[in-house]
Amino acid sequence: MSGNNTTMEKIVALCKRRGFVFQSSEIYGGIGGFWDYGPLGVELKRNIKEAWWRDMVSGHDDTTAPAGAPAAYSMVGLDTSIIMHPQVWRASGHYDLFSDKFVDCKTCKARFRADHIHDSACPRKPSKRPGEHDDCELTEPREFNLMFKTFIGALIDPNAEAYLRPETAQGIFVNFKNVLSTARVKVPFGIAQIGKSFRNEITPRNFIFRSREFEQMEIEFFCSPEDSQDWYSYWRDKRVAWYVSLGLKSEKLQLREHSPDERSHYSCGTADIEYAFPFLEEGEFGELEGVSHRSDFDLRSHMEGKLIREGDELVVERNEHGQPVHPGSGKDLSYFDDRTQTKYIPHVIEPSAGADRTMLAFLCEAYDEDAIPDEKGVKQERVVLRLHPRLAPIKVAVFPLVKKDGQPEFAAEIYRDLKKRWNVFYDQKGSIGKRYRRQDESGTPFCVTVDHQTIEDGTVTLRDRDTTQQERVKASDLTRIVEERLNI
RNA sequence: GCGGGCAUAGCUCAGUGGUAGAGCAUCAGCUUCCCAAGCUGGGGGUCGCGGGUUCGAAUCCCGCUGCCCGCUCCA
Repeated sequence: MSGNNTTMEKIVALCKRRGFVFQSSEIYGGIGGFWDYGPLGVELKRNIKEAWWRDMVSGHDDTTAPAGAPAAYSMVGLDTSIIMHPQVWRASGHYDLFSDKFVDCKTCKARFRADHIHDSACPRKPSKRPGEHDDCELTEPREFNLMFKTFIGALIDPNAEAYLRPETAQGIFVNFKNVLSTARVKVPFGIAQIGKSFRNEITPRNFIFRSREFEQMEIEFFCSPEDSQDWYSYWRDKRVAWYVSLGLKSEKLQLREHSPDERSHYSCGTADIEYAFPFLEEGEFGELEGVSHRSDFDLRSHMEGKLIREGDELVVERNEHGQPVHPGSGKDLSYFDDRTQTKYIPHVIEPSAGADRTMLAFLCEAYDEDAIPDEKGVKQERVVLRLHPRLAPIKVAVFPLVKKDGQPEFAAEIYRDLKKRWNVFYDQKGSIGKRYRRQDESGTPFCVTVDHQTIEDGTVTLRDRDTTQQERVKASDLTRIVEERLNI
């Protein structure tokens, strides 16, 4: 349903106008790559996260295999700390991967990795290396670190360096044994987590699509190596279906399987769930979620140390003395399977979603402009957010048609009654048409209006956001009717 | 990080060296009308931030920050 003329400017303007998203620290001039969620935005984002948690974790049936699943499985949750032991990031590979030294050439504006400068070519004279041409003006090697650095303890001590997590996943892996020994789960099972992550992006851009502080919704699903490919397929399809179920129905949503050479060195299968955001070129898509088959890479890393690929195998990276460059914990994270009487390191399927990106996609998909007739029958343009009822920040708005004859009192009573169940908004300011429009822009599925007839027979009008059609229902039936219509 | 463009009220913008403006939005009152833009009145801006030139700067100059576009980057 989303209009073709949905533009990023319109989305950003709506987000600010209606209080979905503000620039962080705006009164001080703003700070790049950080965003604040306003009164409606926080409700929308919470609804997304709660839908995810409900659908993936708390509402999951451990006792039967869902359609398409190889077997029944358990799901549990975690909420781990943002700052972890620095060794976590060394063993996981993030430390080496996320920090690099770069040299810039001030003349030709090119950038080279400091450790690759000897096999790089000068862009102005490819036969020479950077720095060898007379005009070259190279900077000293400068460190780029995509991980936010901080210090543990009040004293600024280089030995107490720590990092804000660049992903939530590692908190799950390092707790694998804790969960196994306390939650009475057996492989296959999944651990879910929602939380903030931080990356010092070089170029944060495109509104909340790429920011330096963002929120992830991640599942690490542990299974035996034998059926890992089946589980990979299961999660890939299940996650796409989730987006569709909440309204991403258009051709703008796609699943894209990575080619083997595109995958990370540890992965034996990766698919991106992508959305054609308005800021992208025609035919381009932006990642909402990556579903990755990570084999036993993560658990092995935290056992043995940082792994690198050597031929077809992953081996511990060692220094000249044969010691691991970044040692693991040394703890045994393998699993003993009672049924098969075998011991193995579980393989991991990781569906990793960005909550902020998902919210942006839902907003883009829901944004629509149509025309409805005004009091004189002339078509007037209308902006409406056709959000799925589960995601709508406000479920029902209640209005008195006029501010007299007991209508505000009657409406307030309905408001208080519905408020027991849902987030409901009361408004008596401005013309009735204007109040409908405000709710249309906020994505509110239903408006209830108290009018003259209400005082006589206790009926109200119930207006549908998408059709603008009204029907007259008993005020006493509202909770039941709204519950049916919301279907949540 | 590099190059280009932009920055005045919540929004869209006018104002090019001489007391900061309009429309919309918002708020109060009137109107009581079922799909925005009726009437009256009110509030709201150290003109992104800092420095400089000038008797005087939103306006000219320099630096910074933010946003947009293109590179770069995107585990």
